[in-house]
Amino acid sequence: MSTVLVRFSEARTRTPEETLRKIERPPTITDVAALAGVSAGTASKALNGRGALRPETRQRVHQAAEQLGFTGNAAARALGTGRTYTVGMITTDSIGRFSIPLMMGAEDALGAGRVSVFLCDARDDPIREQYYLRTLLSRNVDGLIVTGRRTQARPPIATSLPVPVVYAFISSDDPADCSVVPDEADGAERAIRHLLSLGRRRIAHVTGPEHHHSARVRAGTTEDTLAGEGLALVVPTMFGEWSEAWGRQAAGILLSTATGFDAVFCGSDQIARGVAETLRAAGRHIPQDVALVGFDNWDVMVDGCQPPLTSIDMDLEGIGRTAAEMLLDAINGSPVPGRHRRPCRLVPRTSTAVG
Amino acid sequence: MSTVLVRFSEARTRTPEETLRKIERPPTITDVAALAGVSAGTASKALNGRGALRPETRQRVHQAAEQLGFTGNAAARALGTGRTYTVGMITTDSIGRFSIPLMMGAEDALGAGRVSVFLCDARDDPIREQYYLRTLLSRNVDGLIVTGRRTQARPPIATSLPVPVVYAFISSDDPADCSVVPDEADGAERAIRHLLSLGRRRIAHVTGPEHHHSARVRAGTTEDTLAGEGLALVVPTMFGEWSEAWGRQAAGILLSTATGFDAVFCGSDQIARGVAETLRAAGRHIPQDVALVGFDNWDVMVDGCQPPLTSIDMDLEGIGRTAAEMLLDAINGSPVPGRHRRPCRLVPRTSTAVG
DNA sequence: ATGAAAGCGCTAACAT
DNA sequence: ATGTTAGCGCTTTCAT
Repeated sequence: MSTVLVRFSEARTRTPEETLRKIERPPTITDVAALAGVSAGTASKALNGRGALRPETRQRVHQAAEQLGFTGNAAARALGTGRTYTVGMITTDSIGRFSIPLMMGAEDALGAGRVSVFLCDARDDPIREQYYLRTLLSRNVDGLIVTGRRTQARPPIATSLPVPVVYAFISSDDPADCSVVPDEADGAERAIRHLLSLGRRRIAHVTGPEHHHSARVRAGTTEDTLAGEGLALVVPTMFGEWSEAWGRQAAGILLSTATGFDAVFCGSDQIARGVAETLRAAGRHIPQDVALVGFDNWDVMVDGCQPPLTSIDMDLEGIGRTAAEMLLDAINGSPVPGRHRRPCRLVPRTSTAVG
Repeated sequence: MSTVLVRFSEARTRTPEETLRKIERPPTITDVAALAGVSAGTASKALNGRGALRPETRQRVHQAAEQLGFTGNAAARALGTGRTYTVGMITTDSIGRFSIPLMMGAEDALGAGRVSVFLCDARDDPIREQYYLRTLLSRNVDGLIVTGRRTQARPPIATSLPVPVVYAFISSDDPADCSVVPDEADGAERAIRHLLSLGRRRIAHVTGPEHHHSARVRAGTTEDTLAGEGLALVVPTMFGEWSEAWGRQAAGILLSTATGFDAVFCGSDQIARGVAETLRAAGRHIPQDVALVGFDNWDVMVDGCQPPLTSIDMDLEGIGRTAAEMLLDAINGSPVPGRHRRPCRLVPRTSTAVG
């Protein structure tokens, strides 16, 4: 009889020796309850601030938990409540320059909400994407953030998911989905208005491939904004690639063209840097002869450029943070569907400094 | 009576209508078992390839699982088995250029092992680090990967953890801990031997801050390797910062020094790029007059550089992958303690092209 | 070869 | 105000 009792007790709590070797078995709420001299249910209430407990009891339980270094078993909690305090973040493209600040922003907002993030890199592979999606769902994530490199709308990652999804930077082509994207048109407009405010009127635009959504949007707005002032680009938008090499090449073309120009707005900082290099080599002074504005505000590029480059910042970290906050809202029952455009910011540097 | 029976059945399986709305409740193993006409225990064995089952039964269960899109509840599995098939990845510094390939490599190896990754960015803040550590432990991760930007050894993230830890890129200063690090000395030696093989004998070395571990290691090996050939740097190692600006400045100093030089080994690609720019502006031809080698093999820098830059690649992705594999080994009971140095690779480009 | 039952740690109804 | 109990979904003995 007494043997049976001892056995039972061992199964519910643990001996002091066992408690010391907490490496072997982390403390459970039953251990905490035993130490505080209450039941497991009461301990749970105390720890979660629920139920009606004597303050003194609550205190005692917290103390016991502290003493034991109790953190709770997430799996057990999840199993009971159905909530895991976990979200999945899928980068459809590889983790890269754009994904990082997005992820950092999201991770920041989620971490503050005591939510952990599963990281998945789908490498632009639909198979991997679906694999990760299933994995995340079987892990009962409370929600999903989908990010990627291209701003172009993409098909939804799935239809009728059991959890909310927010797209960050990229957007779903279903307008009912929640997407947080940079307002690239706003960015382009800011760049042009900035150049106009400096008195520049003979502006060129060098950007990425015409088939690229961002390049088209930025170019379109550039032309429209100028047209709104009764102006036009000195030469039609120069589409090419997102590289310094193209920037150099484009600047060469501009220089050899008879048309004069006093400013270049570039679709990326890399392009701008290439342009700067070639212009300087040709003896043009920046910003005196030619003012230069880039896009992305990528630190190594804007700082490495000579002179330091004025650029458009899409606030990727803010987009990631906003997306995460919207996801938390959706998880808590207040979804904010639709595509949310966030304004850009112009960061002035020497390449457009007056004088 | 019959009512009671129906209720019971509803609680265990579900009606066809419910099964269709799998958005509301994902299929459980009980559903699968019911559909296959077996018990939950049998279904579990079939799905996990355990126990002694008739092949036909196994087949039937798998089919049912397939049909229902059964993925299993990770929390429930974890609660029972104690294994979560998750690991935590903590970047001690912010997620940045170095962390990305490390994380990608690790994520790649872990994903292949059906293990999911919790991402944590501790932002160089010990408080955050400990917070994340506790969070991860309460989530019962099976192991931890600790990464960071600096290669210098750091104190262990904790003593006597209940799960294995592998340090990637950074290393623990406890030699018993498992760390996977780049062999920076190897990298520096490769750079110097490459320059020597081109017949260069008047070599300069421009690098980052002297207090920085990587800068010191690379400089030390540079000098030792030359000394081994009876040579010395044309001027003492030039310590500065990890920036293009310092590269430009250092090149200026080199040019104004009476001493001639026919090669520069730089501690980073950014520095090398700055050096290249100033040398070219001064009319020195690369590689004819001066051969140039960088460090990091950072795509945007080596490609943007004129001419394209020969560089040392630390294979960060490989380090991340190796670290993850070692962690999986440790989780499976075969730890490989100690600091593991991985060789670097020289990637030749135009900046050291012969002729 | 298969089923029944216990239990992982926690929370939430329900008792007291 | 606190204790008791019943599950959450799965795995794993132990019966049969």
